[in-house]
Amino acid sequence: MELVRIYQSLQDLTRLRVLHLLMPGPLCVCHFQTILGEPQVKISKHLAYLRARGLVQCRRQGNWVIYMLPAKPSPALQVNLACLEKCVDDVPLFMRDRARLTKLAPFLVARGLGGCGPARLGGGATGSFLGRRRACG
Amino acid sequence: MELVRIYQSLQDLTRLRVLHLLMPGPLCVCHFQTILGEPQVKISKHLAYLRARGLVQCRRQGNWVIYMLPAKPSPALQVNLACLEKCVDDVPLFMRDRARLTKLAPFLVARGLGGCGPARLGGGATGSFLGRRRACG
DNA sequence: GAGCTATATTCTTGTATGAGAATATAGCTT
DNA sequence: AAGCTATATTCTCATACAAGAATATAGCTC
Repeated sequence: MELVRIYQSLQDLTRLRVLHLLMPGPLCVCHFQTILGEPQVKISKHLAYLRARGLVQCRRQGNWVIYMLPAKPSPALQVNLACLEKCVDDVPLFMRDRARLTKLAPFLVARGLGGCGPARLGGGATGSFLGRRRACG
Repeated sequence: MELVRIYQSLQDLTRLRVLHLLMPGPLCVCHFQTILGEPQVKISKHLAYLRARGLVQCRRQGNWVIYMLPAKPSPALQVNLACLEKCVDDVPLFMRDRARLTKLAPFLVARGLGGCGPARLGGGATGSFLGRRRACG
């Protein structure tokens, strides 16, 4: 049952944050680490979990791996992602994640991740907090 | 985080079926057993799980225990239940559950569970398959 | 209160998963 | 090829469940 697989994938906070960050567009692993502030293993394993269940896809780009939502999400997934976004709309933690995503805008563009709509808009900070922990390119 | 609790509750097929059956109105434990065709322990434990997490409430009525969705579900729960109903709308198993629920109509009315809208409508069978396994009153 | 019905809880076992440490791998750079 | 960066996998430990058997409890009926 696909629905069960979806709900299983949504039952972990880190994975919810990951999916939420993917809604505006693709993102590479190092960005997740930076934005979520979680250790590499944790991020990587949750991404693997989501990938194994078809909630995300990924492509390699040089040294980085870019994760994204499926090109054609199933109806159930689509509905549930929309639902997630609605539910999370006013939750501080998720808002903060998105804010941090926005700050990454310049970096995303520089890396050919222009697909990140919102990220491209946030003209603000020059990614000051990025690169503190990881070079990522 | 409430959302995580909700998704945890939704990650099991039996619980999904239970919640789906509760959408039209309250239902007592023996009805779940009849409709889902699952053993008593299993039903009881999943109901307890849902109750512990606030997804359902219950009230005792004589020998029976009636379960229902919360009177005032949180926004997140409301949205997710709506989402569940939408996702499940064309899944055979869930349709069958609802069909069986409809067949229970006469019994539900007889037990003061008139709150079950759809159940009251299904003027069809006289609950023939009910009572085969359990008297329930 | 004895017996019955409906439901809940306890106990046990097996499996999934989450986290972190350590290690492996892929692909770049020189 | 050597070294580096980014990411993935493996190993280990602890916890959360899921399921079923057995047992307990609540409330009815007589």
